[in-house]
Amino acid sequence: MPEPLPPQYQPSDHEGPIYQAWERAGVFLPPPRTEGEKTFSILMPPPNANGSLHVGHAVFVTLQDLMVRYHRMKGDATVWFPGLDHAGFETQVVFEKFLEKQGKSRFGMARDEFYDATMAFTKENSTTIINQFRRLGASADWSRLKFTLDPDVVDLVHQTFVTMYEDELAYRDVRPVNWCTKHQTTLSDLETKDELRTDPLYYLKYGPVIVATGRPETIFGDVAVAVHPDDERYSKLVGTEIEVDLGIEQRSIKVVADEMVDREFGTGVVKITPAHDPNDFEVAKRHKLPMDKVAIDERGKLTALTGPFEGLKVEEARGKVVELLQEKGLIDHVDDTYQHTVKVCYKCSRTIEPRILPQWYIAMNRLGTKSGKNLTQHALGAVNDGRTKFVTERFEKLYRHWLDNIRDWAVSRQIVWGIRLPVWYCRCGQTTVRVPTRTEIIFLRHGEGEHNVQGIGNGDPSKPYHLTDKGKQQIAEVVEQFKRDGTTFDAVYASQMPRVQETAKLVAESLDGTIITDKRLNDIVLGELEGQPIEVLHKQTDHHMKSVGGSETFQDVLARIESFVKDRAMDEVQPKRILIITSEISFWALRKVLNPDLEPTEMRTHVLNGETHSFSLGDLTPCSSCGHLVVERDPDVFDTWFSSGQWPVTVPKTTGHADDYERFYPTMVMETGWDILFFWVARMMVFGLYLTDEVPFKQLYFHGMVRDKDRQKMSKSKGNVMDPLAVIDQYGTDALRMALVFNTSAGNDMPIDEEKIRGMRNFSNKLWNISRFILMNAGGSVGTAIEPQTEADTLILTQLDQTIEGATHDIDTFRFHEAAQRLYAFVWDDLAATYIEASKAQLKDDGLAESTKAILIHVLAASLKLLHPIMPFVTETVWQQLPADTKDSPLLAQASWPQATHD
RNA sequence: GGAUCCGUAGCUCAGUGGUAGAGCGUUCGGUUCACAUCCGAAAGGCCGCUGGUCCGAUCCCAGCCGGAUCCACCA
Repeated sequence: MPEPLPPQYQPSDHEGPIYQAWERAGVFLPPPRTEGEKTFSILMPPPNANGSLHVGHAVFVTLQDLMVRYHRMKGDATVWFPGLDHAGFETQVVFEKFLEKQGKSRFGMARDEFYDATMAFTKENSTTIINQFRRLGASADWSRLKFTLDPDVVDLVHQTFVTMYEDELAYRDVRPVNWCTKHQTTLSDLETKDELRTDPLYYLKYGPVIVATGRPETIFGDVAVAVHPDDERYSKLVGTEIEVDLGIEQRSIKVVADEMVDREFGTGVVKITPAHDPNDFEVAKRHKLPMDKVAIDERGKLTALTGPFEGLKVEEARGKVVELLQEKGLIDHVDDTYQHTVKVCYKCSRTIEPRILPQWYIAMNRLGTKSGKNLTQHALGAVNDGRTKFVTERFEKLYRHWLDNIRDWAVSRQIVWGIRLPVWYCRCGQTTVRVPTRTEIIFLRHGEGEHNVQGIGNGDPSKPYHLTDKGKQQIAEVVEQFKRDGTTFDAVYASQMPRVQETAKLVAESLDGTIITDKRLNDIVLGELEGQPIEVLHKQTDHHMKSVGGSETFQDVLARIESFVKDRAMDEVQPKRILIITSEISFWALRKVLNPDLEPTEMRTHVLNGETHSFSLGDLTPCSSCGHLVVERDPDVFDTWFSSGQWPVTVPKTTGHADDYERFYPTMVMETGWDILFFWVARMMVFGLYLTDEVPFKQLYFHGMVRDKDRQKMSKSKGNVMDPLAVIDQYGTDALRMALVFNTSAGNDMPIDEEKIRGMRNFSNKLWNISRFILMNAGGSVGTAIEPQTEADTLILTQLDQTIEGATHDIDTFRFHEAAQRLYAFVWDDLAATYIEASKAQLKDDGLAESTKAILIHVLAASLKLLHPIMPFVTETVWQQLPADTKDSPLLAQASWPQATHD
């Protein structure tokens, strides 16, 4: 007889060990591939790697885990791909706040320094959040975890952009963009929100007319006024130039006629400020007006164009400008009741300043010149013909409506944290878009040579200056260091110089590499100066800046090195790390190639024999037109959704399992919140279809947002957030999961409060005590067949069958809350309240006891199975207590989904 | 200006073309050998309003009222 269970279920005693048991048994890994297998794959919406667990994560983990566990039990080849998102702008905003608290700013940091700091911050958060997901019971295959900044993922993202560029779907254009003056970056249309405001509308005396404006401080950027073509009031002015008083200057500006003007608004005259208003920009474009009058800079401060107002922030300037205009009698009157919406940054709520800037865009509504694909039409088509289905259908309408009205997507961001654009601008005017090489060069200066000891120059490879003993020793030490660090090389390049060849041989012997001799790495040719003391050489040639007696100049060496580097940057098969062994002057040239702005004096840093340095070639590329190496790489990074939008394609291609893509793409279900329908879901459809001609997922399921009990959105500032970990500590993961499933129907927001979770904790305990009763009364090994003998027996078995069928159907049709409610009712009402009560008498009846025991165990086992996808921990814990011969698998997580019997 | 959703028990929400459901709350009663994180019982609803389709509408349709949300370049 097993020990009776304690009278109360203590989740914290069991959850950790149970989860470990699953991981140890490899429960979460998909089975080996078999012929004709039925697969089930889900991609986890990658959580931002910048924060900790919130209840929204708990919702999606619960629902996805439910599906995954269900399909695993049904015997499908199941995999749940987990991931983490670098969440570019979001993370940078979080991290900048963190820096601010330490009195730092990203604008005072070098790009690399800031990037590395953010990476460290992100990595730290990543491990935390993954472990928190484990506590939620997530049965994801963690061995397949991917991060959006993994190099192989980045390669694919770059490749997509290159493909789109060649297809003329990615293009650069100069046009007004949404600019946040705090974060100093462009934002997409989705990253701004509207604020309703009441602001004064100023009616300005403007030469012969009166114009209405809400932004008098932009007056210095005015280049014209516009009226409606049919407006007779102003028809005689159209085409003329008028003299206007701007307070600080007189300006002569054009009067143009344009349909954009609303005759009813204000006076029917609009002043045109192309640099600071998208509409005005369009007008200026149509009428070929100048666009270069910029009154506000990237920090939201007025420029020199505004004379005395230079340096003032927009808000301050507005009042001061109004004062000036007032003094000069230029304000006709002011309307204080003017209501309008203002675009603000969705993160910091500062007013968006439109600016005219070059940015990269994705053309949403154009035919690719190579692919012949139209991004929007494909994304709509796949939904129209049912290749992807929506649960619930209402989101399909929103999806359509959004795509029907979409504009081109600005994808470049002026931030650091993210995937940098693979774009270079050559001085010849050419733009090169190419997947950057990941080749890394390790430079090694040869060991001490005999000429070094003598202090003379040697540039002729036929002269026999060999490595000294000390030189050999230096190289031996370098090799040791490589070995200690586990550094290996895909190729070793060496110049022809004997000391270099000897060095290379020593390295290659120990590291098992092939030496490729390349004379472009040779020392500088000295001509008549061969063998002269170093000081003499430098003096006569002015540090190799001029040629003396047939000697090479530094420029000659530079050209050789540049040519060598260009080949490496173009390598078809891209080695990850190559070693080049050469001499000091090549090192200088290498630095200059990678950083052309270096002055000769900065460039000529001394390098010791046997010293190493590493260089990354990723930031340069050969120009696709003139062939020169280009280092002017676009500093911008991609909108984070540009990479996450490709997630369903990139993940299965980069897990390290060659057939994952073939087996598991398209994924079966995408489960996510409706709040990212446009940001993410629509873009995954766009990219999936563009890249693979297949939909990225066959089913879309949207869950609602979790609200507090007063239907308020949870937010830190309101202080009404629920910490899932605190809930788990107190009530157990299963209670949280059951409460979340129980209270959600697709697409609808769900209010959750502690009462509901407590109720489900009670349910876990109920299940526990049902098990306790059954194990105490029927816990021994039971071999009896299921033979209903009483009405109660028949009833419970019928109810069980109905529950199995119902729950299976509910889950298959994404009605998870109905499954939960059905199971809750079955376990509590049918099993506990009715059958167990009836069984108490039956167990005392010798004629009925054995069959009753068998039925109790049978119903319990089936109930555990049915509840396992929702409440994995308590069910598995009890399962471990069941007699072995009642189980089809030692772990419930690997047991089979029950089938209705139908006698 | 366009679009979408919601209105069902005191609260929060499910649900269905045929006699209305759950959780929590409320009231009353229970120290029985699985569980007081429990057990038993009860009260509580013109399913927003008005029309239409139908043998029949809480459900389908139209309009209205009330609430929420999303999208959109009005100086």
